[in-house]
Amino acid sequence: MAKIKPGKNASKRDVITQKAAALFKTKGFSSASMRELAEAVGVEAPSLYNHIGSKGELLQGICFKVANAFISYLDRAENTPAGHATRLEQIIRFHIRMMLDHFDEVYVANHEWKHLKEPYLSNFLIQRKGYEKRLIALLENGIAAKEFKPTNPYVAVLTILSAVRGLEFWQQHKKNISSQVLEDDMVNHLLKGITK
Amino acid sequence: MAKIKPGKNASKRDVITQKAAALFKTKGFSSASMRELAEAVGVEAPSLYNHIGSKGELLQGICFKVANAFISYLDRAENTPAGHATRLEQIIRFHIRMMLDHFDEVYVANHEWKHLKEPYLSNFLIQRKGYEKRLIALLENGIAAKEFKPTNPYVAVLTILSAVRGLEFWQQHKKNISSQVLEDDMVNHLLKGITK
DNA sequence: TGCAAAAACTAATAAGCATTAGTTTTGTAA
DNA sequence: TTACAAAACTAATGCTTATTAGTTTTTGCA
Repeated sequence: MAKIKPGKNASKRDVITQKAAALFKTKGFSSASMRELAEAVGVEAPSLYNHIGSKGELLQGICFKVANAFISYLDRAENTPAGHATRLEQIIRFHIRMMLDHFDEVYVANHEWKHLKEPYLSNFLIQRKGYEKRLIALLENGIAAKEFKPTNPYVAVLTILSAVRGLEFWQQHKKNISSQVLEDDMVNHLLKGITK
Repeated sequence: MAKIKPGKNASKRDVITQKAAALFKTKGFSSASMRELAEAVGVEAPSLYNHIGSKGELLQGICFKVANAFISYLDRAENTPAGHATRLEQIIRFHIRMMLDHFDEVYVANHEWKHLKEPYLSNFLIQRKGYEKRLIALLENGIAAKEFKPTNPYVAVLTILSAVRGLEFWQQHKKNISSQVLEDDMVNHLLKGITK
């Protein structure tokens, strides 16, 4: 008589979640099957249900863990005594490091959130929107303080977030360039441009 | 006795492809069913096969049409007499307009290519890689000509392509900002930065 | 008006999917 | 060693999928 799920063995559940992130990343949530996930974990598919509730629950766990990480950092950054430009730079650097250090999960949160079921889908989008708005406010304040050029803050935030997100294509070149050069060059590009 | 597929009625086939692009964009290739596509077209699912070969063929059509558009423009841009900075600016503007004017198809090509079947998958990736390499060469030449700062060309190309790609999130704000402001501000940001 | 082809339809096939039920094995603590 | 629970297993359920076969309707031209 199994089928009780204690809070004890967070370990195995975490292994499954990590493997799920890798699988969802390479095959996409819908194309990834529980059979494949089970094989990656080294178990038969039904055995997974001794540790998790459902396939969708795995996606929820991944998406909201990532969302919380970004929001938490922004909370801290907003209460830091620093100029707007400095704060923006710190945030950009955090995004870059998240992309490099937690690639699978961030990728899945960025790409597969649309397969979240309600009410998680709405919740996720609200959180995203809120995050975006706070960044736009930072840009607006920076423009008002004449630390940034008088550009459209929506466009600037979009440009920055998108550029950083694009690090998902970085995998291949990891060998050739150190992540420090990458981080510094991208920050400089986004803040100061590339033309002389 | 139907089931012959002439080259005549390109029209209906194109309608199906366009609806498929919209559907693949919102639901993802794997989650989008032929039943749903048929409903969008106003027909029963099996009837689609009088006009197309398979679901995968639709994806191929979309992905390679987009790839060809970008490659064709780059061919032309490379043979234009202009400085490297000017050429880069033109290319960025073309990317932005493609995102805005052919949103569904570009989105699908950007997100769902991984569901292409071999040999199309390899082919697509080779084309992408080749395109990227030519852009990197443009950056390298611009840096050598001292038109660009001495930055890592890989990082610069990644930043630019990713930023432009991020216009997929633009849909919502379309009303508030003209696409001309968007295009100009983003080009300025990517070329000259935002800090004063 | 009549004929042939194009394109729609219904019905069926075969495969894959997430998940549940019920049973057996494994690991641990008394 | 015994007992109990955690976690594995096999088998089965019910649903959805893309696609094919075979048939009927629609369309356009002579």
